[in-house]
Amino acid sequence: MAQAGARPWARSDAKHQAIVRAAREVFLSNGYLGTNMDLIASRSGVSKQTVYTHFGSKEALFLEIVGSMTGDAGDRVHHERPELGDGDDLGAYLRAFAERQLRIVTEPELLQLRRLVIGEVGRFPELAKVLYERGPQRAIDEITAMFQRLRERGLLSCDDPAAAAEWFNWLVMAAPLNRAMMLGDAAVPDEGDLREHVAEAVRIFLAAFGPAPRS
Amino acid sequence: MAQAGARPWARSDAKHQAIVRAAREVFLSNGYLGTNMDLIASRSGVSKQTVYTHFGSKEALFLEIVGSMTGDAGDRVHHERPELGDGDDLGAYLRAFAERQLRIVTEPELLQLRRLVIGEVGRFPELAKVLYERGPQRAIDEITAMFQRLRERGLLSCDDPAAAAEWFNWLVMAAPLNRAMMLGDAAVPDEGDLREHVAEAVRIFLAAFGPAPRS
DNA sequence: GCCACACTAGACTGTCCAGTATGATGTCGT
DNA sequence: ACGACATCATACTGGACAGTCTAGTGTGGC
Repeated sequence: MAQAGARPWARSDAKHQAIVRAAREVFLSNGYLGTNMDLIASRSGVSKQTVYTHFGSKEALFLEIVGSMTGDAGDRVHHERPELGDGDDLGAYLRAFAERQLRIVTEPELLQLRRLVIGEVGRFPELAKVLYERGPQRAIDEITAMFQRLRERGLLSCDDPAAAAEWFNWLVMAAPLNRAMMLGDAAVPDEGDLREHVAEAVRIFLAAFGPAPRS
Repeated sequence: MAQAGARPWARSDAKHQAIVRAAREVFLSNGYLGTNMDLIASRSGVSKQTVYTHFGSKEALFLEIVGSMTGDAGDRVHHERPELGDGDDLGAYLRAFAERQLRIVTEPELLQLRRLVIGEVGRFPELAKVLYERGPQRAIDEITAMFQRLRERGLLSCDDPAAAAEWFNWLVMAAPLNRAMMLGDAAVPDEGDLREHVAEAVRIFLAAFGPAPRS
């Protein structure tokens, strides 16, 4: 988006990062309209003019920040995953996967990003689409690939792995995520609750899609 | 919250309603900070002063609007529900219930209310708590009561009807709701997709909690 | 030594907006 | 007819804030 050709900013990279960090904090806690560029400047220990030299406008800075955060978050979830070994337990494998995803998605910073983007759907619809694609959709795609392999090995009985992946994803995520969206970060389950929740989600999923013939 | 004692506003009730209607529209489409009191005044065909006579401040008006909308929405979902007859099909009964809930929750106005409140969690945390209680929590409580009766009749096998109710609720709601939150109202399933979605949600639920003994 | 450039502090412009003030008009009950 | 009150149009106050401007400082390369 920004003028990518001319950036002989070798020296200024530290300032650039400082602005990004400060903008992240301020936008996340105050929202787009509630954010004040003077505050970002002072929080990053930089003059206001420098902020405007690096990012042309409040809107450009906002888009940059949110865009990069959604990318980073997606990358952190996406990750080398072991294949299910021949003797391994399917339930345990799914639980480990789901616990990892859920732990990342319920990090306070990501929850707040989600709230921010949802609140700005009216003003920045593209942003929310990108967050959906790099968040839930990407997770579902990955689960789909995993389910395809499991199905070939006869460990899952589903006609449509993509649909099964979506059910799995929301079985795991929906309750904690929706509670946290509205009740605040304090409503995020602790490690024990998280494991219980995931275990039950996997049980339900396997009751409907497990290797036994479907009813 | 408002000074409830003195309101000899018989004459002014129409204006009061006009303000409420206009404020609803404007807050829903522009957000709290993006909303301008002059616009509300002109949209309701009322002078700005009158707005301030009826509602003391922007914040008070906002709280009133959002509070009343969450109440109304809850009431519309809560509703006389037939008991399951002795010869009736459990799946069909659950599907009818779920379709009704999902149709209401995915109305554009309610989706937008949800986005608004989520975006303002930082500024108005109480509002979001109230919306959660009168929305998802109230639905879950109702489903819990229903499941208790079903369990007594041997039609459901679950140790904890409240937990089962939460799973049921999110099986039905999660995918459409989360897609709609970020992808916009156009992503809401049409009537055909909605029925398919609900049918599959109920199938999954009954595979895990149906009358057959649990695995 | 000098140019180019990243940066700084702070003043300034223009605009938007919540909330108030003013002074007049209509309408009800008595 | 009169007083109480809801309402009106409009102007105003005070503060916030995006974005620009100015004038100057430090620092690297040549």
